[in-house]
Amino acid sequence: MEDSKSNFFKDVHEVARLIPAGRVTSYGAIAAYLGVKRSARMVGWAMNQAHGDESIPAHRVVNRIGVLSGKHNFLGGPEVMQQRLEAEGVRVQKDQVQDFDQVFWDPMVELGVD
DNA sequence: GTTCTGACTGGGT
DNA sequence: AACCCAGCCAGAA
Repeated sequence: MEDSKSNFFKDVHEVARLIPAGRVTSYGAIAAYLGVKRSARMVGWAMNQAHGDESIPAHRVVNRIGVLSGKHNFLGGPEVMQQRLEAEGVRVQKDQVQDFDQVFWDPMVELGVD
């Protein structure tokens, strides 16, 4: 009755932290897991609020085609996102995650759809 | 207060 | 295959 909205952002941050190193997920996947599949944009906005919080691996969140859509939003520069991904073993080329299907981490599956 | 944009996505043209 | 449009919601001008 009060923080139903803030709860959404909090859930996004929580799921983001659950992303294992060397894996990536999409905004839509997180949104769908939270039951707000249409609000994928809000997931991105939630990450924007997460700026400065190193507990939230925002660099592991990309769009549905594996493109580092939010790299420009990172502190320090857009290359930081790719650098971090490569440091975890994720191959990135031209702002796109290589073998996206392999490194894709779906909360619906990994955490359980139930 | 209205309008536009945006770290998205799916569907239509 | 490329481009356009509608839906979602929050913040900035």
